[in-house]
Amino acid sequence: MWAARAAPAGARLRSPDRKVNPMEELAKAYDHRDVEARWYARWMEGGWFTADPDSEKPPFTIVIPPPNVTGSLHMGHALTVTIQDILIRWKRMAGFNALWLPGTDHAGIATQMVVERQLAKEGVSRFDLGREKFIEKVWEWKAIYHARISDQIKAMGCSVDWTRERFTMDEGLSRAVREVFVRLHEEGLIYRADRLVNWSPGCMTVLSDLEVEYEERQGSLWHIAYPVVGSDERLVVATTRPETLLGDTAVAVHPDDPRYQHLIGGEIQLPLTGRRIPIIADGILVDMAFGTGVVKVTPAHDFNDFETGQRHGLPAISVLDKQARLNENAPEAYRGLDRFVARERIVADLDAQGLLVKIEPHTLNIGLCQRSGAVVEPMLSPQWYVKVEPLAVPAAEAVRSGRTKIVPATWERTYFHWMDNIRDWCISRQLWWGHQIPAWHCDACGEVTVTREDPTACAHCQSGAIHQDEDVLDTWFSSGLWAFSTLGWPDETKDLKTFYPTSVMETGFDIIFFWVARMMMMGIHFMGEVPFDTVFLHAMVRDEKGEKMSKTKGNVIDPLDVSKELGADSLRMTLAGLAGQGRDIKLSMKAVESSRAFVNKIYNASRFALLNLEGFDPAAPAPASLNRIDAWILSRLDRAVTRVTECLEGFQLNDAAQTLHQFFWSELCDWYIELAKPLLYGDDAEARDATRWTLVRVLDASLRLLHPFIPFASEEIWSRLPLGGGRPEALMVADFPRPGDVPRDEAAEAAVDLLQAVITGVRNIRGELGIPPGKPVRLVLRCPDAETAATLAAEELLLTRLARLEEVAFETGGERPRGSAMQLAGSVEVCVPLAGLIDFNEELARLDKAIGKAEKSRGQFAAKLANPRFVDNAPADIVEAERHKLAEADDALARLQSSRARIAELAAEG
RNA sequence: GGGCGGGUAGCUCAGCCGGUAGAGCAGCGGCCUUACAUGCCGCCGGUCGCAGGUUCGAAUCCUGUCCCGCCCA
Repeated sequence: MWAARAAPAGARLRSPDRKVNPMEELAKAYDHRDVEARWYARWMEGGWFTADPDSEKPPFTIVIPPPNVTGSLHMGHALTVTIQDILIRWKRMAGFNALWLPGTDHAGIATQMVVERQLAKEGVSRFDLGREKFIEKVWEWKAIYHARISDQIKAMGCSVDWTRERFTMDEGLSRAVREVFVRLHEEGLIYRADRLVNWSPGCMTVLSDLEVEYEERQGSLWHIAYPVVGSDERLVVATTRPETLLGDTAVAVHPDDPRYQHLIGGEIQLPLTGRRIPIIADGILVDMAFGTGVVKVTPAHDFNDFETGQRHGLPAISVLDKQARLNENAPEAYRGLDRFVARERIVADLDAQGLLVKIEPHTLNIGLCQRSGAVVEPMLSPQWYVKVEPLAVPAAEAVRSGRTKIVPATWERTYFHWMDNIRDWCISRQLWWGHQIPAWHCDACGEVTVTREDPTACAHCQSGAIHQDEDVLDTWFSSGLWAFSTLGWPDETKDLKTFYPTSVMETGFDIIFFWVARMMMMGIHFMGEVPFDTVFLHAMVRDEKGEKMSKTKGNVIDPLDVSKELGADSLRMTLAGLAGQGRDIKLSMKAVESSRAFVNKIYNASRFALLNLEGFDPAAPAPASLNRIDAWILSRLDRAVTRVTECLEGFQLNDAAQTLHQFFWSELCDWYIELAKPLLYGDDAEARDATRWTLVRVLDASLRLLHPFIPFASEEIWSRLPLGGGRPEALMVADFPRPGDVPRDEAAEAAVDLLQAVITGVRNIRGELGIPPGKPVRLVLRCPDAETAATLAAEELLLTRLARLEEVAFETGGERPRGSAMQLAGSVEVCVPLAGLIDFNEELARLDKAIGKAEKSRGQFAAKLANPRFVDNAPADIVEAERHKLAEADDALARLQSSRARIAELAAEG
């Protein structure tokens, strides 16, 4: 039994086993306020969050998805840390060397933007401060929010190993970033190229493909006439971006389009510019059916046009600057104008010249900057790239072969689709906050030097005139290393050896590409092994209406507020209960309140126990024999332990939470404690002691099971349980219950099932007939056989108390008592004589309802069995089961009908 | 255009390797029963989006279709 395992060798008795003192005042309701901070401090003091690289235990590792230091944690973070803490605490209790490594992310663009915004309020721009001063400001910001995030993580009860905390811009992690950059560069997987990129005029930096979000918007399709040189003809192009006309370097038609055959190879006069550009034929760019079948080609401002330009050797003329204003390549009249202002001006000018043919409404997908919301501008610029395909192939293979499992598996398809269609990753950003790119440009020869140590001279021409690349790396470049850089890489540390590959990567599905995929690629490439055994992806937390929480909508629920008000445990239990495997989680305060009620229930059940344990000796041996009720609850406990364990193994935290709720509330509180009361209050000392023993065991095990979910309350309550001298120092380091710790007892389960059915039957009769709960009734149980009668008779005391009886008789034959209400408990007739209690007509109505139900189900079985194809084709055991059900239904119906007939007679007599 | 998820009781969801539809909350009725009114007891409530198909049997498998949402192009 686990009671023996509860005393590991060397465990000191740190928390004194309180003498059970019934006089000790226990508040009527659980109050989390004075509990949570105290226990967190105690856990820290115990050093129990700290993993030991020398431990003999099997490792279980989770690295936290590092929250951005932009601000405080939201509900999504609360969900993440709840799930992870449940897994970690469970594994720690189950005998693993559990490491949960915390940390934060510098979040380049996001953090730089919030700090810039803050400075803007003071009327200062980052350029006013200069790079160095500005970065100092960001570090100040980081310090504030890092502290806030740490407090929030503590408030949630997270058992993270603070001794191993990391930040993506730590010295160690920066060294990892540098090593990776240099190595990939040496391997030819990092290169620099001048291409069309996604430029965010809002953030003044280039973005990767992933950082662009598309949104459908209403726009227009402008039809513009381009005069053909040496002819009266005009070619009408349809465009969504008339302002880029100034950068057109060709007009394209489809090579097979009969309308324009004669013009291919000719030229048009580009309006407003005085330039002449060729008319080309391109079957890839042009869709004959769309618009006019003529397309303007602007290689410097459109991705498709860029490729067309490459195919035809067209020049690329950029007409926009970094703030998306018209530049010196545009005619003077438009220079300096914002792109959207210029658009209006150009359209007006074309109209004035009679070149605007028409304007059609048109919906288009527009690319927006994830951070600033600015419309992304395709822009020609030199940037650094990672050649991803060689990294992606093994990363996809690792999941295909099952070395890394994705849970829920449905996300595998998404992962494969992205990996199999991957494009090179633009990793440079025109920011100041981040890892500056370790590349030095030579002013003399123009070559680039990339080295592990800062160079003093160009590696190509030895010139000393070199300067470091101004740009920094994409934040995800450093987060992509998180699974191993946090463990000490590139050094071959003990931590790395012990804890890599990590066990579970738990995060939101929204960053599967940004982060999970990149960690897979980097982990496999640099460690030679997958970074995690399992990727566990959770849903997005939304408000109760299913809307995304956002500050502007004002529907944000702050986890810190909730945990302060209702307790971190309540929030955790709620989130765990909602952590199903769907896409959305709708969180409401009502749900958290009901979790609080659950926590309070646990507290009160324990309080009940404590108030009834006067003189209980925790060191007393287990009772020689258990009564049926005790055997039953232990058996049910074992089922709960088994189920919870299965659910946790399968990452079904919601099912685990539900099982706990169901077991604790519906079985332990609603039945066991109620059944135990007569024994605890009774005169039979032996029975009383056995029940006390069982009550303490079951509570102990329940709290262990519950601990990963509600660490604070479980720890607090458990600390008050009288468990004897060998108890572990704290619940968090106690053993997690194991299936088989306590015996199954199917006979006891069957007996208690019957007992419950009988009690429920009496209650049902009371409720439906309006017999007051306080009014004791007589009960006659008509049993099918002597054994059943004996089983029930053995529990006469419990039956009498729970059903509130004044008298009970157990019969195996004879007549049903005259004028009694009847309800079936299996094959037992639960009869309550009604003489003087109520009008028979009420019982008549009640029986009619029951008969109706019985007939309906009898009908279903009968119809099934009347179908020869069912009887012939269905498996024999199924047919047999149906026959049995039909027989039972027939029996029940007959009893109900005969009961009805008797009552009807009596009702008629009045 | 491609892919994915969801549509089950008033609400939130479970059930979906086929065999009389479940839970919590809400609602209704009754209880201050010596742990808990953040509670206890009882009850009411569903043509499982729609249409076909497979099968003795479909919420569950297949096809089509309609809504809602997400991702990718």
